[in-house]
Amino acid sequence: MSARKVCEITWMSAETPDGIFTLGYSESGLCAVTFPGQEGALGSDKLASSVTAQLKRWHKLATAALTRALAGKEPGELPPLDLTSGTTFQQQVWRALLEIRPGSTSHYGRIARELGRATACRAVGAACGANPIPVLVPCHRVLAADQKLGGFSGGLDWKERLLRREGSLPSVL
DNA sequence: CCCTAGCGGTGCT
DNA sequence: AGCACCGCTAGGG
Repeated sequence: MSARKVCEITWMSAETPDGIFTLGYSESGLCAVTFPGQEGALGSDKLASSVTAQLKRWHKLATAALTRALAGKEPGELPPLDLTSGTTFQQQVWRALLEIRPGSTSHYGRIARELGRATACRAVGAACGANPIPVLVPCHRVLAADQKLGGFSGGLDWKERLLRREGSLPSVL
């Protein structure tokens, strides 16, 4: 019987001015971000002894980037992102989100068109909702076509707060 | 304003 | 294979 590698995630806390976020790392990079108080049922923590130097470096980068992003600024250098938990389509959407700079926004239908899936706006919304790395993968910059907020799995108050800090709150609210 | 039909991807049976 | 979700959209009353 051959060994089977189950995706192992190391969870670490990141203190920011907005509270303590929980960040998850696979062996290939940052793979999860949860808002303060929204940790839900995470896998068991890994012991501190198994935290490698590389992991510490990633976490330092991610924490700094997260803090800048929360302030509405460019995140700067990121650790490698592990988006492989998603389907091909979801990964395409998440990659597209990374192209949206702070201070600008897009909408679900537009992203669908960019991906050559003009009628898949609804699927784009679903993929945004499945984004495992909110804030750093800026799904909050995707609005509905009528400039309304659309949804946000982390809670619409977060979406609104993030957009306001980036100066992107739609006027039609 | 509200309502509806139509849309694509995903996960569970 | 079928089905019920979903962070949607365009069109019409």
